[in-house]
Amino acid sequence: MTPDRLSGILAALADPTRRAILARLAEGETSVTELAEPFDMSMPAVSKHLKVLERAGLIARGRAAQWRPCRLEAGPLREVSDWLDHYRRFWDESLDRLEDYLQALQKGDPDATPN
Amino acid sequence: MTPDRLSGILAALADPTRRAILARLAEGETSVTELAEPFDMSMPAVSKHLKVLERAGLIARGRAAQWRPCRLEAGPLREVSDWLDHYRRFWDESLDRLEDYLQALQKGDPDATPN
DNA sequence: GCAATACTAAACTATTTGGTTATTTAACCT
DNA sequence: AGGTTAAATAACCAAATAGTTTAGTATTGC
Repeated sequence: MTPDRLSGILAALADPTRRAILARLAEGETSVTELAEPFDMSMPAVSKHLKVLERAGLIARGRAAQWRPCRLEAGPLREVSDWLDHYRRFWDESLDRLEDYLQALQKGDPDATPN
Repeated sequence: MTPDRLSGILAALADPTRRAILARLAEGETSVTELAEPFDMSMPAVSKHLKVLERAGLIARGRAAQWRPCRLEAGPLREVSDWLDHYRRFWDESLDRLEDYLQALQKGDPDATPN
């Protein structure tokens, strides 16, 4: 895996099965068997996906008898969100226009209007 | 690559070189050679990274003489942000408590307090 | 036309990923 | 103790990824 943390998180999220697992865990803690149920793949395959999510810090696993309940850990998602923040201005049209306006003002453009 | 769009976007972002390229493009359009300059890898390697970013819709490429200037396309980043929104409540502690409070209210708990 | 510049494409390699089946480990229940 | 259930591990495989070097394609400018 890539050495840096953010890459590990994003790589973990770049798989529809793993995102579906997170979506399920958003509804609450559950067992590996129940997590595996919706998917057309073997338990070990799901187990591997869980390991990827765990290494990325996106889930934590407990112990209850023979079950190993998984729960969502959203901290890493916040890191992704923080990274995205650097780009938010590029897709927020109105903010874009505000920026243009502010730049125009700074340049002393008398015709600048906040549209 | 994975068939779904979001997976492609996240996979493209799950590489430090590619994120560095996006960071550079946030400062403005530039050529492949200039994009490749900071990295300790061959031009073809960078060219491949650009292809990954292009397929994910994260960059667009133009043509100016023998240069193929790249520019950032932030649309896909918004899709990531929209996906993240489903989990925002899990890392925003105060919002968590607000939710608990609202749920308690809905259940008619008279002792519910917004803490 | 031709050399130089800026890339892209092809072919190859090593590593990682995502899956499989078969085997173990661990805890529970008679 | 022995059987059942829950899950992880091992060993294996095919396909994808990230890099390399070499070769090809446009476009400029003399």
